[in-house]
Order: sequence, then structure tokens, then C-alpha cells
Amino acid sequence: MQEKLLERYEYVFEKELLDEISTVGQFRKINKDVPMIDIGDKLTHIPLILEGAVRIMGEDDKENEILLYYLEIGDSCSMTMTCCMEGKKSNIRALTEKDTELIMIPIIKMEEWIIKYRTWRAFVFQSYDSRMKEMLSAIDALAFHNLEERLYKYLRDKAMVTHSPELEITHYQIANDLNTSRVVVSRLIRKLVLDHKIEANRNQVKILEFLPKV
DNA sequence: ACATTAAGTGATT
DNA sequence: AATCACTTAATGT
Repeated sequence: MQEKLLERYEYVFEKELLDEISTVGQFRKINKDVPMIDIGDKLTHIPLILEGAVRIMGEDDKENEILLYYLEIGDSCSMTMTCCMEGKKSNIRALTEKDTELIMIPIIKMEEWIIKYRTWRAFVFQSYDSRMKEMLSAIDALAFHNLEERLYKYLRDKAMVTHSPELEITHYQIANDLNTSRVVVSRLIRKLVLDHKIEANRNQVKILEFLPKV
């Protein structure tokens, strides 16, 4: 665990903080598709991702699920960070997208570290900021009723997390994550194919412009 | 060959 | 954009 922690966060956190993380945090290795947090669970720890990715799902007043965002290497969960302060309950559902390694940090340390470590403070704010920006653009797409854009972004995100432009997925699964119907997804997929943005076959979608990160 | 599941199509709201 | 009803295509047993 030490090596990976250093490898991923050596330049993010100061030495003392890294030491404290490795003593106080518990290392966990989780397989693909394992539920970690459900809605209503009390949050006791915040995760720090070392390897793999975690999908964060939200739910509206009905039982409609929607994929909010992914946690990847170097990420933590800003949702957890905020509602964690007072041991509140989760309003999100977390699920491993693939085999994942992470460190769980007890929430009590949150406040302490915010005061104690400059880099931790920066980290918290930074992950806040990036999530906020993501949310804003998501809302934008929703307001414009722009499912096509949402779908394309979804596919790109998924490819990013997988580190591969080729996704093994059905239209039905996509529809579920986007909280829409399969028929609509199929039609939008066909559009994207005609626009030469993707290729699609049964159980498979390939992103054509796959440029690993900006 | 048959059943099951994924994906395509047209019409309707 | 969602839903329905139906077709076609691919896959598994």
C-alpha cells in the first residue's frame, strides 16, 4: 500500500500527511461491481482511490437511478467530504466499476487535517471545484435536453475509466445509467455512428476520437 | 433447430 | 423524448 500511496500522491501531499494517511487509513481491495455505499448509509470514512474506479450513482424521489460521475485514481469523493462532517447519511450510491484499491480514512480526520495540512485543504477544495464544474456542465446538458451530448460524454467517460476506447456494453445498460429508455439510446447511437464519432456492434461501442486526457 | 437477448423501426403521445 | 408494438439479427443451448 505504501508504494502505491507514494506513487499516486507523493506530489500532492506533504510528507507528514502521507505518513499519517498510511497509519490511520485502512487499505482495501475491492473487486469489480461491488456495492460500497448505499443511499441512507452512514458515512464513516472517505475514500482515496489508488487503483481502479468507482461509479457514483444518484437517485431521484422515485427510484430512478442515474450515473453522476466516476472516482478515479487521485480522486476522492466530494459528496462524502461535505456530508461527512457530522456523520450524516449518504445521498449517493457507490459501486466499483472495476477492481479497485483504495484507502479508507476515518472522517474524524477530515476536520483535523483541514486545519493542519495546507495540501489537504487544497486537495479538498480542488476536488470540490472540479466536481462542481462537472455538475454544472451536466445540468447544462440536461436543461438543453441534450441527451445526445450526454450520451457521448458518458461513453467518453467510460472509455477514460476503462483506459480503452472499446466498451463492452449494451444499449440497455447505457439507458439505465442515463435513466432513459433503450430505444432512445439505440437511436442516438445510430446518430453518433453516422457522424463517425463512434462505431457500434452488438455489445460493443468504440469511441473513435479517443485522446487520453487533455 | 429453438429460445433468448440485443438492437432497429414506425407510429403515437 | 418516452412508450408501445413488432421485426430482425446475433448468440447460446
